[in-house]
Amino acid sequence: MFIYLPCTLTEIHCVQQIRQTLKKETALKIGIKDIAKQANVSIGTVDRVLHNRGDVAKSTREQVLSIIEELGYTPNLLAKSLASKTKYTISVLIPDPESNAYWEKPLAGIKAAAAEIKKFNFELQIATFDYSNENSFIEKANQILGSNPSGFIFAPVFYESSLKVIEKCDQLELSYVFIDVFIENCENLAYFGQNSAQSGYLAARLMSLSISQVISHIYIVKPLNPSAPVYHLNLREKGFVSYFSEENSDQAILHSMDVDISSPAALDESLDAIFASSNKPLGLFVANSRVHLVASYFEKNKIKNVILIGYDLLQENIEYIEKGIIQFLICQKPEEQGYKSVFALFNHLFLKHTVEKLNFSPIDIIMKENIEYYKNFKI
Amino acid sequence: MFIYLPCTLTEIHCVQQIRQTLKKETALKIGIKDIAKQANVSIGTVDRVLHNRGDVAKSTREQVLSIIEELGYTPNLLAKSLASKTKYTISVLIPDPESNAYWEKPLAGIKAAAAEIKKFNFELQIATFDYSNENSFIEKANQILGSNPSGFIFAPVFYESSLKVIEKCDQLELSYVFIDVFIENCENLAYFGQNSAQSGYLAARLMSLSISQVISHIYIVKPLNPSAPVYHLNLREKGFVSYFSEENSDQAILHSMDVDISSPAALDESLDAIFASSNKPLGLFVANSRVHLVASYFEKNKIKNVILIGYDLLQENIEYIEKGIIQFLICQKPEEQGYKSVFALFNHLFLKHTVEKLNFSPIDIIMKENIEYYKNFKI
DNA sequence: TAAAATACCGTTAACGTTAACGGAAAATAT
DNA sequence: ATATTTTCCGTTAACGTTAACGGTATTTTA
Repeated sequence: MFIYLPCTLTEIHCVQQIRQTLKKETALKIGIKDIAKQANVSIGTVDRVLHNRGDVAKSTREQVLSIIEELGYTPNLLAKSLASKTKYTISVLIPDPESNAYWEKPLAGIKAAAAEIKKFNFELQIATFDYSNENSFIEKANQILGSNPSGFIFAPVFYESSLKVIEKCDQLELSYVFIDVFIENCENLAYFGQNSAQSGYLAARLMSLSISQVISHIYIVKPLNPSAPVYHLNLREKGFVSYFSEENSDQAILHSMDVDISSPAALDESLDAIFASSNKPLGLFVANSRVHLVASYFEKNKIKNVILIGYDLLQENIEYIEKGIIQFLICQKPEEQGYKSVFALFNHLFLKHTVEKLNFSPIDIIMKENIEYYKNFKI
Repeated sequence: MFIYLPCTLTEIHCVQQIRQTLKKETALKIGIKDIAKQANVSIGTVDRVLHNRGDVAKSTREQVLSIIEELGYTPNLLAKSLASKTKYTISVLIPDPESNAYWEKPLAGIKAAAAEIKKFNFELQIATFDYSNENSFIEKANQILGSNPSGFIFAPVFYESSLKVIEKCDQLELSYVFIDVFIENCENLAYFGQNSAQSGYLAARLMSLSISQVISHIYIVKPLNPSAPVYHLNLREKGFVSYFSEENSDQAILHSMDVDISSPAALDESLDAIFASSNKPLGLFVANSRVHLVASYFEKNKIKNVILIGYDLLQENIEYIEKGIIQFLICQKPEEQGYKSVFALFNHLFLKHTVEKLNFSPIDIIMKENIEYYKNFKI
């Protein structure tokens, strides 16, 4: 997907030149042999200057370099991988999908990317940690750092521990990519994730569109596990709130509500309280993928005509969208985030391309009418 | 993107077996040599059975085949492409992007895919035709069919002519892929495009959400070039209409309107007529990418509070979304359609994988709040 | 000034596959 | 019986690159 072998105009022109000068009909693509011949050296020397392996006189080095430039040489990656003995290992450290279903998606993307670059001598090493256990993160990270990988993809959900990991990476000159969570002022190769505040803002816009009454009570629900880190939740809430303070401030009265989902009954109680109050909600914004828990409550209690907006294409959420209980899901291509994280390292380590540092996923709006085409992950 | 080289458990197991039996430490991956050794034949024979090149006794053939099966041999695609002398040519025939800006997008995807598979000896041959000139389509198609390509991607926008092209393809046993437009009951390898009716249905849902008054006049605008084929337009209209007949039939009064955009003044006149009438519109659904023409009218005439929904991420449309004049754009990943069309042929011709025949793109909903992340095409 | 070290460069065997070439054995024809 | 096919298979030179190995000159050291 990201492997470009551009054939520039210059290149084409030079191929034609070479064809004429060398009088060889087979010289369709410039190879290491062509530049060796042109420079009056052997392919060994060319390879030495290409890889800075030393043992070549400054003058010949420059000569070869200029011919490489002139002919617009690009290496044949197939031959390169075939002949090369260097192996690349990409280590991955993300929350365990068993305990947090969301992470199945980035993982799927990571694996898909890995399958593609396997033929270029790239190998994956996947480790997971417990989302509600900072020590497991530290432990696994240390294991990985000790194994001397070529590149490292991780979700820096624990701030302090992550800083230490980052410091170690910098020391080891190990390229690392942040996924999902972003930490500022780092030497990370890239970040792939979402713009949480903006997605909250968008959710608010959709909410605003969907509620018709002039003044409505809208609840922001934040389902969380007390021992797990909160990162996107607050940003999403912030974005949601900022919409209504900027755009339609007289339309909505906002209420924010934390719900501990480690105990099953807690959610029910909280929601009971809301629906029993005099401030009856016309809209609920659930700031993460646990929106299906709220939807389940809606179904059980036959609540209708309340707009429900949440996050992510989990199987449970898909079902509630199709039933019409959830109106909108915001989804930010988690598979793609994983996929692209791997390719960022591939581009950097193998192709020596520069990679974009900050990469936000599109904010997909999913509703009953278009969910069909988002259900199945296909890169 | 679609190149999978799965390493099954069986495969891993067998590698370990081979390691033990052959006592070779280097036997990490089963190659043609390994199966030659195991079958007591030469690599030439193995290659002959692998490619059905004949000249091999039935008994040895079966022997080799069973060992291939047993060891779970998968060819090394890099070495294959390096050594192979067979070149693949994929011909493409689509409307000229110069006359129809939409087609820049599929073309971009096609080129991106081509760049990726260039290293596997795949070459692209791109031809375009005039959207309002059926003969140009026929002419170019015949040229392509005469050039004996390995695969053919085209937009069958002219029905009758396309049928003839398809017949010719079937005769030549040439694999062909439909892009954008679908013709039923064909032997096409695949189709990549959009579900037009569903996108219209979705647009109607968005319209319904956005208009607040109980009874509203809504206009369906179909900007078209009289000499050019109409395909998606009517389906989108159909979907749009069907929503309001199914879901909120008492909310909207629908009006349909064809506009000839070959003369610049025609649109103005038609819109003037609408806005001067007693049935003032509260929503306009423009069924193709020319929605920017309507938006321009809105801007010029300072029309506010009328919901405008259209199609596709053309630069002009992007600007009107950002200005808040267009509320929604429906977009169906045209780049991806082009990209995937090429890869369908790659999968079929090179990898010998089976490919899905019917492929609809997701229906992306784009509004001011999320357009930022859809602007730039990145596969 | 001879010996040792260094700087520089060419040669070559891989990597896994393709496909042309040729040759031995078996089958058929004369 | 020999001559001629036919069947079947092994050998080998590519494909473009990597990287180890070894070999000249040239410079440095003793």
